[in-house]
Amino acid sequence: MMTKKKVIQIGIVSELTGLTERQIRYYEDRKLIFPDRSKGGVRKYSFEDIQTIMDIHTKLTDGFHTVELRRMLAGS
Amino acid sequence: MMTKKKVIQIGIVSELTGLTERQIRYYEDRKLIFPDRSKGGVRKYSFEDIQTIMDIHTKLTDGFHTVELRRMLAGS
DNA sequence: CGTGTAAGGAATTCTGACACG
DNA sequence: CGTGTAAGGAATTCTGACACG
Repeated sequence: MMTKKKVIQIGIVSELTGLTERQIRYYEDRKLIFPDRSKGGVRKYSFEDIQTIMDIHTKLTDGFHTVELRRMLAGS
Repeated sequence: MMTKKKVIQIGIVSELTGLTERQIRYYEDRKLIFPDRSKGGVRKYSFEDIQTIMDIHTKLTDGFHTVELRRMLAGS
């Protein structure tokens, strides 16, 4: 469904989540999110990705590390 | 709801609708769609806008003019 | 009228790196 | 480890205009 369509760029994801672009890109580096890319290389996120990003940040605030989150996300 | 969140840029709207950016901007010029703008002036569309844009193009193909479409859209 | 295009500038995003702790 | 930042380049978007019919 539509919530999985990756059509939102990082600037808006940053606004919607309140996180910095740096944080969002880092979560991808840690294999926690997988945005699409335009032909030019620009990242495209879905509303579902945005939800995941917010969950990730919450978990990090709770003290978890990205490696642990990767396992948690795998089992959902 | 989410379908009204204006978070999609014109390039993606163009891909999703198959229309050119020129056409999409023209529909705005004709007061048929009302995208938001980023601080820098970049247009942001919602999924609802995308649907409207496709409807507009269909109507234009059917022979209607933008002025008539403005009235039609007003009554919906 | 609705759309194509070339033009120049501005906003946005990208990567790799150094920094901190 | 997770995040901030300055750096330079590349991709994307913007506006106003000329063109066609």
